[in-house]
Amino acid sequence: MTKGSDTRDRILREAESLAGTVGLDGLTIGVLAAALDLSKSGLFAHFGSREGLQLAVLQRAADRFDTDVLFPALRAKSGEPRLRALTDHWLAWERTRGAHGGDLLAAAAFEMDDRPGVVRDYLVRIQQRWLATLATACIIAAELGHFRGDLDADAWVREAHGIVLAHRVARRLLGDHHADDRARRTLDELFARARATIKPRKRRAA
Amino acid sequence: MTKGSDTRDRILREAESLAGTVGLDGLTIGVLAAALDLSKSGLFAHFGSREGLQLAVLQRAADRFDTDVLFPALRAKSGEPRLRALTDHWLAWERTRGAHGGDLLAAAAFEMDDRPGVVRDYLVRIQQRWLATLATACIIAAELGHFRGDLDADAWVREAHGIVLAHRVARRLLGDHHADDRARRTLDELFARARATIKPRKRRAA
DNA sequence: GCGACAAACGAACGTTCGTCTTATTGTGGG
DNA sequence: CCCACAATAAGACGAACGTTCGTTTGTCGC
Repeated sequence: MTKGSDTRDRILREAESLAGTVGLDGLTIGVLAAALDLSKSGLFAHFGSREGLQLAVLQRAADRFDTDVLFPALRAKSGEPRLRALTDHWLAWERTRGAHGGDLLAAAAFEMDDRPGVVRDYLVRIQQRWLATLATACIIAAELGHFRGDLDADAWVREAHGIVLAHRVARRLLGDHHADDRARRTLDELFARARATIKPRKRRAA
Repeated sequence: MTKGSDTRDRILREAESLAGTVGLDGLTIGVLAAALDLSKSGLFAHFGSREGLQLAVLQRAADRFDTDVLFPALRAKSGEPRLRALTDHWLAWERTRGAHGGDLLAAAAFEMDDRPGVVRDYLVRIQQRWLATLATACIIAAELGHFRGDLDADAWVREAHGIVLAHRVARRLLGDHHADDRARRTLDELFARARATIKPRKRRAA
């Protein structure tokens, strides 16, 4: 039992890294097997189909996301500190895999959004679960008085989501070396805005 | 001359639509030729290579972006109105191609960000050009007094970029039917925040 | 050491990929 | 009308694709 699932893990580790650069759909059994010094057929047997492989890769990435982003943040104190930990780890998530790799999940979200199938379905589920987790943490922060009471948690999460996505493009595509700091500062402001208990008086101009 | 560039246009139109669903890298000459009732070789001759085809598709998408997003917005009055027109048309850009299609450029940005080559290079250029255009419009809005003087234009553009990206995921992957309205409202707030000349007094709590 | 079973292999399958060469069609200028 | 040339087609190429097959290797309980 241990030998089989051991190589299966080696396969998935390499597959995730590889899919980070060529995309989940660009991931190919032949190339993957060559990178691991395995035979195509031996590798194939572990997953039964290409789709099975893609699904397993996605599953592994989601697991790693939980252990690297979600669980560590749960150790922070409830409310704003935890939400801050969640977003910080989220932001750091792509950076960790640095050169190769990168956030496979976000890339897949853009890659698969028009291709029905089990892979897409799974992707939708984990994406929704994550956004819901953030929203819950946001609501708790409001209940604890860290955030103002009338805050729209979903809207807040959408903004945070956007910051992370824009950060990825700035960093990975445009090569902005300050992308990390800038995204963190934007998050700072997002938090500050949610914190303010007094609404900024709106001055009517014309 | 007219016959050749005519089918070339037909090819690119179909190619752009097709790449919108299968990705720029999933775009294949055989499938494209079959969809157009053309021979692979006949189609191939127009571009000389697959990379040439990808580049041409990207170029067409960029052109269409200019005519559908940039140029119409330039008819709006300088300053905030024009910036608002730019972001509104930007947001509508994905929606137009609706069912199929979709924003090929944003998808390619996530797809290609780790794959060097002329395609990626071109993508970087048009992406940077667009963000610079927005930043310039933002600065002008500040100079005209529509926005407050100390506004960080680049930071503003990054936030707008994030809103559009998050909108795409919400709409295309998660199937949020209210994504359009919500993104527009978030943009409203982004504009309002840039407009405010009086800084919201920060009240220290503890 | 032997039998059972999981794990990996090598070879081939039919298909599709991008590309190239050669031929056939269509079309506009003299 | 015809000729030059652009536009498209037909077909084949080697390689890679996902998948299946039968076989070999390794590992463990008895």
